[in-house]
Amino acid sequence: MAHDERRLQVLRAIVQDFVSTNDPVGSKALAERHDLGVSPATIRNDMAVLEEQGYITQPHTSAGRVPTDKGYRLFVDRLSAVKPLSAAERKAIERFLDGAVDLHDVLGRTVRLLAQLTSQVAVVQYPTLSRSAVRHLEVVQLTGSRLLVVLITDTGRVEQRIVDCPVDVTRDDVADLRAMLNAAFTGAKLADAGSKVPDVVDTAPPHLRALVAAVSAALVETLVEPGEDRLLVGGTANLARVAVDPGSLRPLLEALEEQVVVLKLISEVDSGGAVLVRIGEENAYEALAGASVVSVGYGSGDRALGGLGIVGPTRMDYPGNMAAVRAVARYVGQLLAGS
Amino acid sequence: MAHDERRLQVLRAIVQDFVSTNDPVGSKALAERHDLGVSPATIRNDMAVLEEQGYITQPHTSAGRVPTDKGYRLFVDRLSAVKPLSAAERKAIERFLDGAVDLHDVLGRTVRLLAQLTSQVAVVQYPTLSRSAVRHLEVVQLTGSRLLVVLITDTGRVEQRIVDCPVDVTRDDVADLRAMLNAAFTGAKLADAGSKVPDVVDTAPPHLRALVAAVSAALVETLVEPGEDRLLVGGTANLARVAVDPGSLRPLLEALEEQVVVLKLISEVDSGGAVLVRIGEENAYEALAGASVVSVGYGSGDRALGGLGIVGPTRMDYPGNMAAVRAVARYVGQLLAGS
DNA sequence: GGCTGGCACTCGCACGGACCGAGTGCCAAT
DNA sequence: ATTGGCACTCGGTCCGTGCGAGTGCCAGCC
Repeated sequence: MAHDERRLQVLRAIVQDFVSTNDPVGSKALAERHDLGVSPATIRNDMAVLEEQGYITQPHTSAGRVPTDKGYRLFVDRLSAVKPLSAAERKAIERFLDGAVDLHDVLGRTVRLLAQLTSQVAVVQYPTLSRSAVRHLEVVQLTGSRLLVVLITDTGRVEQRIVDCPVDVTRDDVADLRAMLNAAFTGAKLADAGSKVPDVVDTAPPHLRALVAAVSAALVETLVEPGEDRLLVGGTANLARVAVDPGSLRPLLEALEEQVVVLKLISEVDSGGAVLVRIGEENAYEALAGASVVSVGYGSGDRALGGLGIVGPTRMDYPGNMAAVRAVARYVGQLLAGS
Repeated sequence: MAHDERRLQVLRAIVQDFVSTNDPVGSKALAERHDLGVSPATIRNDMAVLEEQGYITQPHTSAGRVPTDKGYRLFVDRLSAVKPLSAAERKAIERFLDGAVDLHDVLGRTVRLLAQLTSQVAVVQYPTLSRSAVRHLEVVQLTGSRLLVVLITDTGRVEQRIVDCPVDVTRDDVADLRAMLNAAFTGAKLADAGSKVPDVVDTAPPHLRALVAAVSAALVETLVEPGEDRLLVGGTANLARVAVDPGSLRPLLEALEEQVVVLKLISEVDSGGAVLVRIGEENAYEALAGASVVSVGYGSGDRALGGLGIVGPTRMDYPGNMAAVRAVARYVGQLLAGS
């Protein structure tokens, strides 16, 4: 029916207007600003249906309509076209990200860039260790029995871990240890590192066995766990721009500091490289009930390294933000592939 | 005169009451809550004098008095006793910081701890590189002409830097380079590293000279600059707790993300180890006009490594926060000395 | 049957006046 | 110098009112 089609146009118009003005939008304003070819009265009928179906709602009786989470969902899924970035924006991304000197710098720039492009809070996950491979291991003796183990991955990430050994070790022991570890682990995917530990310990000369076991264990522990817990957040000042009530941003700020919660959201990315949008209640976290998360995985080639995205109010420019997130992720993926 | 003495008592009482209630404090309430031994009328006279001297002010005619920056300053300098931490708090600090596995972890815990103890925004500067010494240098080849240089300091900090070489290098070259760099720089204070570069380049075999020069230059650059620009921030959610107007926290959040500004404040610490308090306008940064910064240097022994502190509204519990900042700094100093 | 113009109705909100009470400054008394 | 008394100021709150945006419904029209 032609009616359904027009109702969707009405919904799209409501979302667009509400996003840009932040005012509940009424039938008259809609008829004026969009040429839907029908009168306000007709639009009212459509709106009544849309409301009954749960796509829009009115904050109070004598106000206009506001999209619900469900309404935004339909908009994102079926009503919005990908908004390509302008040439200037592409240029800005390139200019901004080139010239980074190391991984930390790349990600730092990424998060600032994303925050600026979208005017939202930006979040970038450090490349997940378990999907990278070992480039090099370094062992440094701090004191007699304390060793610092440094792991360098092929994504340019550097992890460190202090290991307390049961006994004092000599300088030669350290050199041996370094050689053995590198022989065993270099080139291995971190995810497989755990399974190699028994081998390494077995082939070690007896007097080093305890040492190798301790260090390997610490290494595996480092790889598996904190690899997940590093997150860069930027643009929190953008939160203060939209909110009227400071109490409402507190839970959000807390969630962002908590990291765990956000990390879960960001790291659950689609393997196909599609941009994922979670709207309001879909997040299933109390603190994020009024917020939407737009995220995507980044990586080089077919290897996913991590996720990045933005967090903002459900009332956001989805097409624009999705485009920005996707573009930045692509560029970061290329950049990391090149290093 | 006895008057002066009592007037100071009145000021102290005003600060204390205002900090705990957030309401402008009037003469009657003051007389009730503190036994100053005089009547409200007398207190009013004292308040009039204090106001004339610029220590307090009234937001509007029929309201109580509020301390000015100058009033807080006097309070901090002359009217407040250091408030020792409770045994439980000391215990909590210990429990919280022990068990950290690396530098990043130590500082991460520190910032969370400080934010929790003070209910303010906490800030911790990474140990300044130039005051540390080189423990070890590692060179890893990423591609034919790209090298990753990793620097490990005796404070447990790990710095990395990617260097693009003018020409391809061989595996042997990398090994030579590593040996030479370590021979030259290990044990050197980073601040002195720059002056050693010419020596190193001179003693290098001719075919490696360009390479050594490039890497050394990158190294020195890494040491001098980004050593200053790393900052950990935590507890921003505490900001939302106090503010009524979200517009007022925006500049603060921006300043915190900017890092540079806050870093300046935090790193300008007293060499004697005293806690530094900057109140409101004393900060000389627009965004921090309504905020106070409590900071102190931390370090092991006589070596200052960096600064840490808190940022909060001028209306804060100075004695408590100063005590917390000092205690945490001491403990972190000890912890880093031990590693 | 669907669209449209008209119309009565509902509310949220902004505005303005009245009231209240906390707090002050001054003054005369001690 | 301190104190009790007192008139005064003024911000905050509480209502009552009017306004306007927006709606739902209905009868008429294409």
